[in-house]
Amino acid sequence: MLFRILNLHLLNRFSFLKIENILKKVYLKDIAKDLNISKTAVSLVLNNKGNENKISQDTQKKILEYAKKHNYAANSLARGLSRGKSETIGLIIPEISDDHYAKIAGHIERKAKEYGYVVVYASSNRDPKNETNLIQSMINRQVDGLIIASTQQNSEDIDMLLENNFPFVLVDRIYPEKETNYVLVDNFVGVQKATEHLLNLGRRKIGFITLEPGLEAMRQRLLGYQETLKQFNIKPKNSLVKELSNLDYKFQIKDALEDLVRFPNRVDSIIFSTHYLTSLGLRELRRLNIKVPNEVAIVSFDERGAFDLVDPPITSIKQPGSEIGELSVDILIDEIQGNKNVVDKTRMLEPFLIVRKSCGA
Amino acid sequence: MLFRILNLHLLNRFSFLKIENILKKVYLKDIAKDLNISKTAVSLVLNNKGNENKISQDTQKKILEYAKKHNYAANSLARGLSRGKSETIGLIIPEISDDHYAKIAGHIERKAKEYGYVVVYASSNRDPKNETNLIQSMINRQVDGLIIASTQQNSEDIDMLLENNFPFVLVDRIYPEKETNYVLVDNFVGVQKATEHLLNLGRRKIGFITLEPGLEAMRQRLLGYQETLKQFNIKPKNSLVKELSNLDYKFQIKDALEDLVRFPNRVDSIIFSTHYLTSLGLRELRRLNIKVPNEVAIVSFDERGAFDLVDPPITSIKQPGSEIGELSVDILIDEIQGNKNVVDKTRMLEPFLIVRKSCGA
DNA sequence: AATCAAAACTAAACCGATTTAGTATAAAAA
DNA sequence: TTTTTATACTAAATCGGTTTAGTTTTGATT
Repeated sequence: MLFRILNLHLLNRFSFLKIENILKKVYLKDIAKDLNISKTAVSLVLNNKGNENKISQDTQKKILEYAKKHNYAANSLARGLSRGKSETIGLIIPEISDDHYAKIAGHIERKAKEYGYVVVYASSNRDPKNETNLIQSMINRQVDGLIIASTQQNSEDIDMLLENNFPFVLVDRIYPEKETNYVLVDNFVGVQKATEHLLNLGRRKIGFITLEPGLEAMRQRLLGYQETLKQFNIKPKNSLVKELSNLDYKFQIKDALEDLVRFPNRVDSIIFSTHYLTSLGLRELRRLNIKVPNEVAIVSFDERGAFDLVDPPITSIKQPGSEIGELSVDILIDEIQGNKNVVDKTRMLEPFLIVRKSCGA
Repeated sequence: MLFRILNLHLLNRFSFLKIENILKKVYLKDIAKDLNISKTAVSLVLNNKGNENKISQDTQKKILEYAKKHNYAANSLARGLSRGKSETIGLIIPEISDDHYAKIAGHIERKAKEYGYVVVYASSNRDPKNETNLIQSMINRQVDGLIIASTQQNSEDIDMLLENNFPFVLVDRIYPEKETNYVLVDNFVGVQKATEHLLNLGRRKIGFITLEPGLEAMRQRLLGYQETLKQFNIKPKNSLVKELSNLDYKFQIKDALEDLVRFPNRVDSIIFSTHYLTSLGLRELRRLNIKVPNEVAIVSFDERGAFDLVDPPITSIKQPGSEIGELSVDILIDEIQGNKNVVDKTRMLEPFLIVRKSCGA
């Protein structure tokens, strides 16, 4: 309010000097008054509805010129309030500081901007309660739609959104039993590629370090591992699979890894189900003085910044981050605007294997 | 609009069933009508101004209970419009997908939430024109304040913000000739620590690979390098400093590096001025088959995700990301609310050296 | 000259809150 | 008893736009 007053104050004092330098200076009403035209006309013209509402070319020109000259831009709170749309989308992810989500967030923002939308983000820190609160809070903030990398323990929130027809897209996630829009990578195929890669290189005793199957993604990754082994006539053994807790994986990984590399397991390779498990695991392998890839080959699900600089550079299953980000925005905007341009709103993308040295290939 | 109608529709049909499941259901006006109390009273009570406005305890209780029961939350567009505040802060950074900024963004979001603010972010991709547009667009979006990691080629935008008293904080940046709020690391001291570290390990011919001095940070880093050498009675040589272009550094680094490691320069160590220069440089060193740290020791300004996993793990100058993020929010909110609680709004934080193996220590 | 349709425009309601400037009632003071 | 004051409220304006449901003007047609 102070600011607004100050503005006018400045405007009055310096208007002869540098109009273009004053923030938020001219309102719709000012244009109308100055040009002696109704607010209605001005609003219509500035929203490109001049022609369909038979505003004369003359008047349109006057309005547009005035608006341009005075650098008019609508107050989006006012516009949002009256249109019932904020042109804002909410992004809820586990952590913005995680490489994977930061990448996706970048693509989401870029694409959203193309559509004229801005993005507000918030981190759930993998806590379902936070997620619930964030969804509520974002809706109260009048976002037009949500992109959510859900903790997947919020069935009720998803149901609530569905029941209310609130536009949203799950990104990197899927609730298998629900009919939602989603964009994610085919986790099964990703691990399949990794497993085949190892098998083709002659590795036969493949360990799998993953997180407890709270996320469908984790389930699919495990399944990909097990099914691929079967296809190669190898019986998957539970003792080679380590499912760590979402909360304690940092502490559990040590034991898990030791168990895998020691008798009786003695794996010749390990697939890590997330990039941070890979980082931790690699550190542990070094501590145990185990040579990668000679003694144990490793593959990581997901890239991480410097995986190509690590010793050895890490073979990993890469997700197409730009596609994931862009598609989720395309779908969401289509949903928000009720366009039905985007036909397929459930997209499972193919991940690809980046072969580096950590498998000895 | 459709959604709103649908809502009411659902509300009417199912209100006996699951009120709490219906999104946005109750408005201030509804509470007022149902309780037969004026909107004014309801608004005052819900904003904790009941007592100072002498609303009876009885009435207050009724209102609060009703609001809670029906899960009332104000429409923040409406509130924002009428209060002239959106409780939103804008974050403009070069790239959200950059490790460094992603970390800072994470801390900013967390801290902002504590204050009840949300964050909209946008990437400038280091283009001053984008930055200008983003600043304008965010202001039109009615953000209450801005946190900007400026390209530092937008003097005019900064002047405009200053002239208008618009609350903002520069993060990771400084315009030396202007009086703004800022939070950044002492870049001079950071490089000083790195240089001293190398000198103390007996390295004498230290190369410096950096970006052209568009950013004051880059100037300070170079200065830190040069001055520290002088303190050790070593004359800084221009031939050992490579200032790459912001746009073409990816291509220029090859030549720069080759020049440094070959006769006549033949450095025994290199300081990289950003984490991505480090990544590129390390790759190049490997290609040239130069042993790190034996032949050339390296230090990186800035951490990157897996720098501790790289071979060798990289000694680096780490910025206190959480402090940077949190302080910038503290300062901004103080500025927005006009509190004057935060005394020092220009903060230069001390970076610290993380010693790993890349210098042979 | 009267009629009518199209063209060009506008008043006023509305979005959902906040806030200013009051009013009505009851209790206390004169 | 009258006046004053405190208590407990409220009507209406406001924020800055959009949009509905018109009205007025113009020009062509009969």
